Amino acid sequence: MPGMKAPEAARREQILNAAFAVAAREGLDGTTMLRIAASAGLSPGLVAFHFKSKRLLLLALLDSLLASATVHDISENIAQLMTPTDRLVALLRQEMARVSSEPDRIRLMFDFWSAGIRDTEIGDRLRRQFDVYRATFRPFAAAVVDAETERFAGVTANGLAAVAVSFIKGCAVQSMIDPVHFDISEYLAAAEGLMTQFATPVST
Amino acid sequence: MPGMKAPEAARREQILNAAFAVAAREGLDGTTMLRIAASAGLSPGLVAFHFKSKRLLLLALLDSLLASATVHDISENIAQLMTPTDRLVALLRQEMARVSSEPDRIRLMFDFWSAGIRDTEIGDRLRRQFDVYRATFRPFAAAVVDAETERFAGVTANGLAAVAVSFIKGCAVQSMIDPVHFDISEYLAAAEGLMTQFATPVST
DNA sequence: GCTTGCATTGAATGATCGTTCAATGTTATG
DNA sequence: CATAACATTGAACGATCATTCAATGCAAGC
Repeated sequence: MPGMKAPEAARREQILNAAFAVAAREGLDGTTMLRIAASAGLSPGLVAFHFKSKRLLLLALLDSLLASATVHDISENIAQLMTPTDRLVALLRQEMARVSSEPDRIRLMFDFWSAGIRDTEIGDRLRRQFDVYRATFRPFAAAVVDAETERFAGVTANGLAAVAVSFIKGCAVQSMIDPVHFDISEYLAAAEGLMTQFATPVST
Repeated sequence: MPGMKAPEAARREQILNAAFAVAAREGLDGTTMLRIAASAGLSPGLVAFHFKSKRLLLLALLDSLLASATVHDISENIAQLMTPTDRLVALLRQEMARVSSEPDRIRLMFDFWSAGIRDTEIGDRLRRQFDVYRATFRPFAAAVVDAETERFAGVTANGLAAVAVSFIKGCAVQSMIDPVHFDISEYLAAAEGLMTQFATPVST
């Protein structure tokens, strides 16, 4: 039964939601126009009508994925921590927790990482988001470096931020492929040990 | 012209080489039986004849990829370094250099990581290799932890090894997607700063 | 109520893929 | 040389895909 109109934006969002559902279930290359249409309860032709092509649909899906992934507000309890190192470690903890709490989203992001290697437009978007993500870490890293100039003599804020981001991404890889052996607390304890100066000899 | 026989093993290797070439050029889901056959200069039927199915061919490709990636012998100049920390840092440097010196191989590995999320057999092989890889880091991490028990009070050898591996994998992600912004020396300086106790106050 | 604009449908199209298989040529065995 | 075993070919098949499009129905303007 043709007809049954819906406002443009709502239809697009409905289709994108269906696309995400399919992509989460079947992976990115199992995400076909036919399956998306079936998942949305629409005809294949309509999906192609609202997004001009499959390619544009996937780019829109990536955009919506990145838009909801980049925000990751720094909660105020992090900002209130005392030392710069504590704040950076807390940020690491938050991001690791996020990575393992949204497996569907991260899995899909992973597929896009892989696709971004050969697809220029996907790669461009990912590079932009990588920059933004690292920029979020930068002030935290800078505070750490500034606080302990001796210990981090040859370390730049950019370098430390890059290391932190690489660590998070590595955790994402690990938690996606081998979630069973991915022990957040052990990872964090080791990372914290690397960041923290001398384990408090204050002791009991 | 049918006929023109070749020994079984050589044919399989020839086909696998062609498959790698195609996969490096087109990505994993652009790797089709037809393209592999064309790249090898063989008929499509023959490719299916030697590997029973595309799936088995790709699994064989993954095996050959992992076999040549796991070895990564620890060069003797690493073993001869003085402090445990120096050795671990040197190992990190070697692996980072390897990651960015074999982009084709790493890119393909990346595709398999992505595929391994949904494909059980691929995932199993990757998990096994992850274990092996982390195990290579373990003795180095253990030596570091043992050497400075105070500083790494709450840190286990496993945890430190896992952090090192995650860092490497994160570097792989970064170097694949954004090779331009991937500055090995800056990364390494920051990582070394994290590992090294107190920048030498010996000074000049 | 009629008409115009457009969202929607579902089938058709052409391309590509993995797999199969009868025919064909090669090598080894006797 | 004759024959058996088998590697190899290339075409064919069925499935699936993205895309297109004429037909259809809905809603708004008049």
